[in-house]
Amino acid sequence: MPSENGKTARTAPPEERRKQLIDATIEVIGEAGISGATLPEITRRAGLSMGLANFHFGSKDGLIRAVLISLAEEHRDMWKVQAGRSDLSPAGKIGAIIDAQFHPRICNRRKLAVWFAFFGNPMHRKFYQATATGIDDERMDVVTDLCAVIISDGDFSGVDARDVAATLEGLFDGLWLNILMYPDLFSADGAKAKVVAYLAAIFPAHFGGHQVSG
Amino acid sequence: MPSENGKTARTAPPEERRKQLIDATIEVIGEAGISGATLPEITRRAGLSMGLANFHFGSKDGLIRAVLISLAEEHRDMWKVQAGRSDLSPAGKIGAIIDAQFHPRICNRRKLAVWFAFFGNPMHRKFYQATATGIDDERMDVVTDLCAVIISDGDFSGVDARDVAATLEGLFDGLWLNILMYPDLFSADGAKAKVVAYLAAIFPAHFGGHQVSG
Amino acid sequence: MPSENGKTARTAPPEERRKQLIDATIEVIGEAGISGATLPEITRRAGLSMGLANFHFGSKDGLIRAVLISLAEEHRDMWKVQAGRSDLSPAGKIGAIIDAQFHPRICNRRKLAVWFAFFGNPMHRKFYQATATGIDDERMDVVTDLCAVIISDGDFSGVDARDVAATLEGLFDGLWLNILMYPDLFSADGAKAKVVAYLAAIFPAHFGGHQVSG
Amino acid sequence: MPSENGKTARTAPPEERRKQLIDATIEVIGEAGISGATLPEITRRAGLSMGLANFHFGSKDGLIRAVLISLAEEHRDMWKVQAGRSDLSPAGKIGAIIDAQFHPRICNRRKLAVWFAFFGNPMHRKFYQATATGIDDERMDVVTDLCAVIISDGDFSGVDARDVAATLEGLFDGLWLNILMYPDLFSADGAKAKVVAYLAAIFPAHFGGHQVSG
DNA sequence: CATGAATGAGTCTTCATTCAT
DNA sequence: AATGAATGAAGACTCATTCAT
Repeated sequence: MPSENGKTARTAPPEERRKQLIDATIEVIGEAGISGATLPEITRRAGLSMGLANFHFGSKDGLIRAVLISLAEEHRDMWKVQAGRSDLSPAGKIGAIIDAQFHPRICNRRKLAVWFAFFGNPMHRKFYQATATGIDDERMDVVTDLCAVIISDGDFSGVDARDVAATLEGLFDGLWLNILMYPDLFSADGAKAKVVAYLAAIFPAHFGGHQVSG
Repeated sequence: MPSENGKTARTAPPEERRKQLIDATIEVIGEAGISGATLPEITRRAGLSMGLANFHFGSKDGLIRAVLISLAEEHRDMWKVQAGRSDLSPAGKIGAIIDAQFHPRICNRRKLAVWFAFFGNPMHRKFYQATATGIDDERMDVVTDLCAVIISDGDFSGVDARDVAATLEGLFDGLWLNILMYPDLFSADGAKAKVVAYLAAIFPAHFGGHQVSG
Repeated sequence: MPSENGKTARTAPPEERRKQLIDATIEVIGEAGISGATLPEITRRAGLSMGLANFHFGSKDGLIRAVLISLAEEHRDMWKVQAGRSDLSPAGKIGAIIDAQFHPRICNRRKLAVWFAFFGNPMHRKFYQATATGIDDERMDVVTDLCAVIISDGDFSGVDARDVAATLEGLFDGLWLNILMYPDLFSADGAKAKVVAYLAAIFPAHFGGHQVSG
Repeated sequence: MPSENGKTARTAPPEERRKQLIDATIEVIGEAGISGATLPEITRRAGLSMGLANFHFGSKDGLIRAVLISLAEEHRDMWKVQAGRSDLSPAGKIGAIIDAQFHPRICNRRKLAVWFAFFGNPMHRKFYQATATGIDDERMDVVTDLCAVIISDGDFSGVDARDVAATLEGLFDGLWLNILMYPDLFSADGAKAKVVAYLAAIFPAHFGGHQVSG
């Protein structure tokens, strides 16, 4: 039975509370950074008591980790769906992965701020490496394979699939950062266009001239 | 009079003390992040008293700002020298700017960590924008102009100079991040090669096939 | 109905639960002291929920009091049985009381630790005085009377029964403490021997030379 | 220059502040036990800020340890002076050590409460063992040697010096505890008398009949 | 009888900053 | 220019207790 007063129920299943706290944490990190993401502020935002965060996550660190895991999984789910679409050509799949990378659910200021909060702190960077490296590696492998198919199909003797995939990873991250830092100069759509332009220069027959994705 | 015990002199010119403290701060931010860069730790590392940091920089914030300014100026000096070399062609200048971007004095783990510490925190991000945006803008303008010259020289009717410059900015940042995050997969030299490869795909006549800079 | 999973039954008679919780508390106090005897730890050890402790004892304080009462009664039962044995001489009864004092069920590290946990805290000391003083007084009275009989029987004109009883109380406690603090130097058997040696010096005819108890 | 208003100076040599805090801690432990000895309460009592305790002792634990060390050294100094007096016979020295043990500066309710606070907590007990065991051992050795001299002088073939010393240690601690627990029944003077009575029973020629010390 | 979610008070600790010397 | 004692605010965490189920 839902609570009748519109407030959150006084008692709720753990998963609901966890999500509530994770969302509040993302909000706060986005606005105030990891150092500004204090338990008092997070729980105030979530409308819950401070003790509850420790009850559900063991410690503040546990909560922060849960945030990273939640974000990483959301991100992975996003591009993995695209990479698995059997209706797409290799170039189409790469295009779909690019779309996922800059999809509003992933690439918005609040979440970008959280990603770079993790990147910007050595301790969290280590945790990111321990947690999400596999996901990044996997995506790079997938893109590498797709590029290899394109290369073997056409005549791109001088191009190394791994180098292209690595350059794409760099572009993804760098454009994310510039969207975060200079929202007036960089937009998600502009970023997509730039990545596609890069690919069009490398693989003109596959990405040149026509719009790849929607 | 020099101190008789081998420690730093009890009295020293302000500039020397400032540099000492800025260097210690860079070290600490690199190892522990901005949140770990506490005055006790910084001054311990510098071998100076805590009061002195406030004396010379007014506040901790002042010290952090001084670090950013110091880094930004070092970076700007680096690429501006290259951009000003009259002995280089436009493509050569761009190549030299790339070299500057990944020069060991700029692109080492400690300093990259500091850059991304600034990027990762909303408050410091704002300060970065207020302080260093001009520098980034200027570099992007310089690169845009150089690209425009290349474009007007050759026949690259479909290429927009500003887009190329923006893509380069993205690549710079993204490759920096990947060097920081995945040092085993990304190196400064590899990054340079990838940027040049991108330019070679866009401007084959100017960057293709031969080494641009040294 | 017995629980089907091997865990404790979901419903059990209060006395059983109380004993479970008291035992767990003794264990924890023995290992971590009263300050380390937190409800989370006690109930974890007992395999029960935290709410249950409050349900059965009203509050944590109630549980702690129950522990003291349980221990005090166990102790009193022990020596009272000995003091009541009609088959023993006065000296034999005193010997039996000494045996009870250092009996393994009473004088083991875990329980000694609990006793001194109570002695070491003013609040619990007060509660001890309110609860168990009567028991200590009674034992001292019993021993005083026994000594008085011995004195009146023999020729110990200079000896005060009450002083001997008080000295014995001191020896009991002090030897307990030393057994707890220096288990390598002090043992229960050694302690008994020392107490008997003291009595042998005071009442040579009654405790000298032969083993008093078994 | 001393402060003119009777309050403590706003800045003082570390030793003075340390003593201030140690004294306040002893007071508070005496009244509220170790668990009640919170930093807020201790510093309130000392009239100093909470941060200062950590500044001077590193942590609360550091302060507690300093308290134990301070007490142990005071105690040791006390009896060592007596044990070293060349004007006393062996029995006189033992008597003087007994006097030291129950001297008002050592054996008062406040300090006894602190000792038993340490004895009553496993963690602090361990620290006591690591810190003060040597002192206790040394005193027991000294007393053992003194007893051995007495034994070899007279005719006490059945008496073991070490046993007597151990019994004395037990008596010391047990009488301390009873003075703390039952101040109406046990006094320092009464305790001294009981110890001497014990020795008089063991070594009648040396402790019997006359007052040993003052 | 029993659980576990939830709270709020309280503790230790760290830190930026100030100030007297 | 430089130190180090001192403060007060703020944060993470723990815990006894309550309450709905």
